[in-house]
Amino acid sequence: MKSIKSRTTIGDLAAFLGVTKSTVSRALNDYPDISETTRLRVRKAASAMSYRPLSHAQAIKTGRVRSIGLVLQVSEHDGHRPFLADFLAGITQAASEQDWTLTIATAANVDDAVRLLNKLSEERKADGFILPRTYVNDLRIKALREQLIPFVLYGRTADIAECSWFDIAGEDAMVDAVERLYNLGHRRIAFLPGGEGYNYSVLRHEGYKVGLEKVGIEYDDRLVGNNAVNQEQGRRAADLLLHSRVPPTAIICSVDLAALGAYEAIEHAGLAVGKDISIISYDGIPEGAIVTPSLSTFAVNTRHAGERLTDLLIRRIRGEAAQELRELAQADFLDRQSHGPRTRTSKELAQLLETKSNYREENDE
Amino acid sequence: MKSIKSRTTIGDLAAFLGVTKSTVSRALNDYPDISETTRLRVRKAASAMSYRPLSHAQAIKTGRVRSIGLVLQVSEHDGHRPFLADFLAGITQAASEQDWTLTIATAANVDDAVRLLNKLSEERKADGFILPRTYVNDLRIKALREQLIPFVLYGRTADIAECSWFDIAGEDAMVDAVERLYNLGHRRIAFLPGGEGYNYSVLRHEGYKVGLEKVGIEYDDRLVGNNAVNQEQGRRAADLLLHSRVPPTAIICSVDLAALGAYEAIEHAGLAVGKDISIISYDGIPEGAIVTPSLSTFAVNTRHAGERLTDLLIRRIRGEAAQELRELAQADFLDRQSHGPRTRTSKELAQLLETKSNYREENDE
DNA sequence: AAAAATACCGAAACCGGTTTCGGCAATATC
DNA sequence: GATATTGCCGAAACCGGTTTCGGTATTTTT
Repeated sequence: MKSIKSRTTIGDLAAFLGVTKSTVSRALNDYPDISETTRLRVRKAASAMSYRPLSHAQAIKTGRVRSIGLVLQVSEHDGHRPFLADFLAGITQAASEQDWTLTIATAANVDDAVRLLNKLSEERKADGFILPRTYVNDLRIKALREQLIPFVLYGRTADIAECSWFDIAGEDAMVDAVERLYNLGHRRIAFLPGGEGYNYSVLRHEGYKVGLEKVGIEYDDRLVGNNAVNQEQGRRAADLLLHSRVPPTAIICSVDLAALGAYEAIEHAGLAVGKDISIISYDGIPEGAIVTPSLSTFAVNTRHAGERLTDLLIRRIRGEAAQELRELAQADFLDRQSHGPRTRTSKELAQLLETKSNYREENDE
Repeated sequence: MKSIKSRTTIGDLAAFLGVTKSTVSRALNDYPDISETTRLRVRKAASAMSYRPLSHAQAIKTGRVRSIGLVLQVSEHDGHRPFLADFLAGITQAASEQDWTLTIATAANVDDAVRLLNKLSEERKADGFILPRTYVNDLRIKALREQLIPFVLYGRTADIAECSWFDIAGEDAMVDAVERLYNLGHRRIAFLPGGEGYNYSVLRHEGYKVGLEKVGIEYDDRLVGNNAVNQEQGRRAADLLLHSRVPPTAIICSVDLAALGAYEAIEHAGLAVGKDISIISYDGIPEGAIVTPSLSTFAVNTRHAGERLTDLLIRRIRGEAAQELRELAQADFLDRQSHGPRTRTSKELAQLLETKSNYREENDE
């Protein structure tokens, strides 16, 4: 497999045209000191001989490989997995428009991610990185900042100084969710936070609080469930809320998968999602469309996120100031069947649950 | 962003050690003509000064960038999307074990894919490619073969000469499915083919035929539905089968998403999946676990596929013969709730459907 | 018409590695 | 003891581009 076909080099092209390599290079790179006629002549010959410069040969002098890096953490909870294809499509499309490519690696955890980021940038497999799923306190950011490696965050973080980022305003979505439920008559609205340590989780929790304040409901710790990022955790967290003294008539979930878990808890309690208890969630995973009732949720346009992140990163690498490269977008509410008017008060729910629970204790295992 | 921190070059290292660059290079690359003592001395100094060679600087002489390429087609049907994360994890893990990376791009269609494959290999962004989702007649293969670019197929193809590949034996799964259904009493077993033009589709269809032959059922065109690769197509194809003169008591689907569509058709006809009509499918998408009844299907270990493909490709690039680099694995049957003993004959089903259909015509829209 | 500026391109250095070639010293062979 | 071999490493070429520097011919300025 050694003779991958002898490619035409810049030397071949120069020899054919009777000029020097430097002329060819400058002609192809639009240097101002090349006449229009020779520029065209070179261009034509280049495409005729199907010449294309080796990216790594260019990189050795320019220092740029024209590749953006992405390190995915696969072991963590999988809420965003369904979006991966869209995310990659967004990134690669935006990248290829500027003739860049995407280099990806997968890590098992944060330390591994930091290690890979360092390695990839030291070997110069990428000129900069997109950091998905930011933490409140993000070691990856620290590492890249120290090494002066360009990066852009998908999400925000506690210490945002000198960072460029793109994010969806999950906090606004949560405010909206509270208001919608309030307008449907709900007064006891619970909240299931997302993954601990993640910045989005803090923001959505904040949004929940702001929403309550806006509609004039006092924040109540007992209505905030445990962190839940997958179905099992969602089920357990919702179960606890349901069997508290004053159960909620609506639950806002930070993550769709947790909402699907809440479905289980509610159904297992003999109640109906969307009738007895309303649910509004966030993410927009495809499963939300096929479950019954379909899940009311705030959907994220992940492909668009990928596109914007890529554009921001390339501009960052080209030297624009990090402070100028920040964008915030909104999630789209999918108005489906898992939420509706309040049908019962919290007290009625509690009694109903008591009855059903006793019934179950007699007949269950 | 220009001063990405002045890295230590091989020259720095050589100067520090009082040897030449060539000695350093050979020491780090385990050349036999370097004494053990200097090899260790160089190694130690290298890690002390945290020296890491620039991959593109190496590439210029070696001709290898140590990167494998993957061009994804995102516009096509999404059956394999959920697996993408696993697939990438498998590839990148196997790649990083050998100190390689993954470069990916996304294409809108086959022609675009061919264009990207050519471009990526001409710019030498990748040393070889993994081609996912092979077609019976695959233009990508043709192009890469002509250019003598190393590649490995995920799947097989009509003209398999000089190709190395990894695949799951979907045909064996289909044989197994037929036998399982036959043993449960089913005699009219329908089949929904997958995407037209894809090689897996032909193989699974072939397997269906072989299965029928094994249990002694004659192949019947009328039991083969239209190609279906998503929910909507699955619904329509199943609907047609159900309302034929002699409806099947079981349906084998080439693709899970089509099976979910068949669920809709069956339920809409007033029948119960797993009781009135059995379904066995193929893929193992996560939705299959949450639908009711849960989907009996043959699951593919996509992560493992990624690992194997990567290993094969790297060996191919290093010069091993394509014929030696071929592997076939088996899918795992997930024995769930969507199939069971035959409860009705085809005739009974037909009558039942007739009744319900009349009833619906009166009450529906 | 002489001087200065401009347009254009060649020569050569350079980027950071790898690899070939050759030389010297130490060891092995006869 | 002379020669051949081996072990080890330096010198320099090389990979395929980019970029700096400088020079010539032409045009503009005075």
